Amino acid sequence: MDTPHSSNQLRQVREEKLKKIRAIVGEAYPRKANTTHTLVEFIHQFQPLSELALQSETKVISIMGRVVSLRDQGKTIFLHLFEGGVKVQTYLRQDALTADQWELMHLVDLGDFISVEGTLMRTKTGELTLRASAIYFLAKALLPLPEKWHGLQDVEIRYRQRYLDLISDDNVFKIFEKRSLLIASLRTYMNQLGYLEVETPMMQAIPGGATARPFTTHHNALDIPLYLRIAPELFLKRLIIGGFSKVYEINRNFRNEVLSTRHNPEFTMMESYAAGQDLRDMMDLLEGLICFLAQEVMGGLSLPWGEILIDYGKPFRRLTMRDSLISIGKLQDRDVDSYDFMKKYSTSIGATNVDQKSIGLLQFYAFEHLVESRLIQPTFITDYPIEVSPLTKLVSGSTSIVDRFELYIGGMELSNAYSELNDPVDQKKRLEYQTRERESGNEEAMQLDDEFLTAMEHGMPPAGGQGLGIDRLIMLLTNQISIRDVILFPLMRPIKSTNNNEETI
RNA sequence: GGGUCUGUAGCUCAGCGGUAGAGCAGGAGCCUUUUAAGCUCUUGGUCGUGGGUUCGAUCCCCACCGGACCCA
Repeated sequence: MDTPHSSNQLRQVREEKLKKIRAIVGEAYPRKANTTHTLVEFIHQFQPLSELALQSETKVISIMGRVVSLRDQGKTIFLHLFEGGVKVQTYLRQDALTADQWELMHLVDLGDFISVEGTLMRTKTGELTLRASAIYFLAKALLPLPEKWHGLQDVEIRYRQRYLDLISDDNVFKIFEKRSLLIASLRTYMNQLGYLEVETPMMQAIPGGATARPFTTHHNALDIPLYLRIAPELFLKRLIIGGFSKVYEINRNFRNEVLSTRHNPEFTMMESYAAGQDLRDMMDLLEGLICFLAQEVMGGLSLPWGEILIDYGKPFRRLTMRDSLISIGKLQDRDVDSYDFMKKYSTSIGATNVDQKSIGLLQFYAFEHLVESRLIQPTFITDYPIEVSPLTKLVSGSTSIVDRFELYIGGMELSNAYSELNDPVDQKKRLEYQTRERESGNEEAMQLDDEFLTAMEHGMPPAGGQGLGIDRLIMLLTNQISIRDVILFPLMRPIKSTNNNEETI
């Protein structure tokens, strides 16, 4: 990156100060800060205390943090330390510090780390404050912080240099704290239901379990191509075959598709399988889980999503895909079942090769076009066409509709669940159909995985399975419209190096 | 891939045919309860990149490179 001249000037000033700091204290980047409290602990412990109680606290308190504001009044200085998403004010008086410490203090810039030792007080305005009896220098920042009042507005820098975003925006900090709490609570919930957390391969020789384009990589010693997984499904099922009754995995999946406010190429999914269960049990699981997270972590079942409120109370609405075309898509009852009408309609919304597609597939296209974005309140959509569901049991009595649901909230697909197909002969047929699809140019169709089929042939119990998009769930619960605001480091195009000509050759 | 918007000081933003301005940050001072502290003075810019139009371009036109949002 270019370093403009004036930026260099700012840096040079700080480097000069660094030299002077070294002259006073020797080590400008000491090994350790001796603190008695983190800032969060400090606030938690002392904020509730009265002025009198604060004054009678005789122990010396020591805290550290990044200096994020500094008000120099001559013989006194007020500054705020930042750490853990909170700020604590400290009050420094020349007459309470050594001459060296006072001089040191004047070499401190916004962004530097210091620790402050002292006693407790409240200011005239009542703010809990540490009155310094000593200060220690911990680390110099050579680059300045973003502007203190408007904060960091450049979205690109917010994502590329998230640390600056976290320093300058309390809300951003809180969202990522919530994300962590939500995931911890999710684990608690699943564990209490008797699910075991497992880890299955992220690098797979045949990427299966979903319809999506994979990322490719290469293993040098084996000299084979490997793919970053698009789903853990086929491995989790092997564990059900191996005798685990309930398993879940929460980790990243990778799909080589476009970036948008709802898509990041690597995203976190919680996928779970339970032996002996079916689709209805998966509905119960998700309703219970999402309801629990909303209530326990976010503090209520009715949470804002933009201008509206989403009600996470049980039960969620349930609709077949066909019925949703009528009640939400506003198609006529008789048209939905008319092959001719659906062919015409699908063509009008951009579908191709409609003559080769079943009415179920055409309904699926219409659903994606007409209904998906309008499913704002939590809704289970059921009854999907077999062609797009190669791993799902048929609805009993049907030859074309499978026992699958997708959960929609806020117009986004949150989860996908099946009564898992466990008939190995049927499974083989379905994957062979996918192979033909693939050969005719559908890059997203699934590949045949013989080792998975062999596992199925050893016998798999009936099972319910589901995958829940964690990033999107966090978006909804924390009311963030862009997935990039709930992923700490969303994928960004790399910055082109200015002195590297290789890319242009 | 298409559309709309956007790129000016370290940060946040004005300016929009006559070679650049504010606030914050930075620098030099004053100030012993401030909190966007205050007051005085002050440094800082190849106005994303490359072409074109023009006597003259940060401004108009074109292309390219980033970024945001919407649509597919």
